[in-house]
Amino acid sequence: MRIAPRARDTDLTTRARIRNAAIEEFAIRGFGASVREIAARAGVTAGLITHHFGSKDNLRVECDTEVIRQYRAIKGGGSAMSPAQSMSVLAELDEYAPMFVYILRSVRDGGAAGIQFLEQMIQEAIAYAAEGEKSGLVRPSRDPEARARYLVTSSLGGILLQLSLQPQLDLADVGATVRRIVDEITLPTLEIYTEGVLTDRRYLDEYLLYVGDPPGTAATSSTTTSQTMETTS
Amino acid sequence: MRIAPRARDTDLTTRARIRNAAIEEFAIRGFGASVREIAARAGVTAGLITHHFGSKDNLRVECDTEVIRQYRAIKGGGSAMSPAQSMSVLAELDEYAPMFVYILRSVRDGGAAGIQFLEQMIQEAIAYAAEGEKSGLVRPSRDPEARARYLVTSSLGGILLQLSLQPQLDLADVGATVRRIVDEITLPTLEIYTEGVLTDRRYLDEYLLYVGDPPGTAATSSTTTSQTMETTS
DNA sequence: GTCTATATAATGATAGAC
DNA sequence: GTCTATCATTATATAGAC
Repeated sequence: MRIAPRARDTDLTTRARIRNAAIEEFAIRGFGASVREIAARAGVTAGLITHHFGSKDNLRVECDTEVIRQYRAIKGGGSAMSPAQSMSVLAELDEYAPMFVYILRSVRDGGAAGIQFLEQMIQEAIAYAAEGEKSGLVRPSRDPEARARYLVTSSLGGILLQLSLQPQLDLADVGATVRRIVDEITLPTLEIYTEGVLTDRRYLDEYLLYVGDPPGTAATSSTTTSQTMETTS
Repeated sequence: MRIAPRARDTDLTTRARIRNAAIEEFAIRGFGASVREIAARAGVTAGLITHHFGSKDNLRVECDTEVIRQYRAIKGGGSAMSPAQSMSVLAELDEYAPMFVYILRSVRDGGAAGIQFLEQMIQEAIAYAAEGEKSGLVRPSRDPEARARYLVTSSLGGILLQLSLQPQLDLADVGATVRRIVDEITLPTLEIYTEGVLTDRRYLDEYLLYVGDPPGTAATSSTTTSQTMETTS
């Protein structure tokens, strides 16, 4: 009688083991990782990988879809979150560290998985802001989609940038690193989100005049300008 | 009689021409560009590059220092600017497009030139915020250095992220692309910087209580408590 | 200083034995 | 299904002719 050590080592087909090894190797070494390194991690030879997947590019495609599938499975049940919240949650799950780092790398390189991930985060942010707006916690924007896009790209991009300053990304401590980065940006983020940075409305109003939008309108510029927004003290 | 075509083609030593060709090639193709490609662009052979620079890594180092030198020469005379302003200014100068893209790539990959560039932008942002605070245009922060770091990394990281979504970066239109991205984020940026995102102070105050900082104080908490200062170069 | 020719290593992919 | 052996390509770097 045999005791199953870990599901990933025995229950899976060789194809799946190779694919998982590839995701790990791509996460650790980047997408320049060689098929020989992947083969070594999977405990097979390089030739077998070509036999199963045809080419490295094709293997990469299958890794993309698997990683997106895992991400959707995790996010499926949960409610909408801010970008930083999402990152923190993902970083907590050490089991999914390869998937998480794979996605980060893919976002950084403009890969297919990264683009899907980014667009999904933007959609989540739009929904999150709409909910918050309804409950009165989030201010209305003159262009909610542009604001959501801006918030996601700057949050995610900022974290990615600080991660790239780390000399080497180890899968074992990527969670701790992301948590540390998020910790460090929490105060300035909250400050800016609640109080802003500028003291008066001069620059915003000048811009609105410049693009032909009367200052003080918080509705989307394309539709009828309805509500006027009160200036904060 | 001979007409000098361009200064870079005749006035410079072969070493300098190779170095400039390398900067262009690294900007266009990324740092994976081969020495043969660089040699072709410089109009020499690959062997000559090794003869002059010893190794590709060493050539890279010299490109780094040259690019940082150019950046400092440009920024030397000007006054302090916000990150987005700096990016726009740099993107305007088509002559310096190779340097600009080289720096962006280096920032994205955590290269030496990128780290220096980033740290310099952070120092500029600290000075810019301090000036603005004195003139009453910028709100004080509880941790000015953390805020400056946050603003620079999120602005620059966000632009980098959106650039990486571009399928290919052409040196010829990188200026236009950056300008388009900056245009698209101007409204949400101004909105957030002047009005914030959240409607009440709940989250900020809760956080301040959590970290033991009494709410309502906008004085710096960094002088006594917080983190070590980054090395400036 | 500059080039040609070559050494050496690593890559993705193929062919065929078992 | 899996492996061994090999090919073809490309990379950096070296040696030596001119």
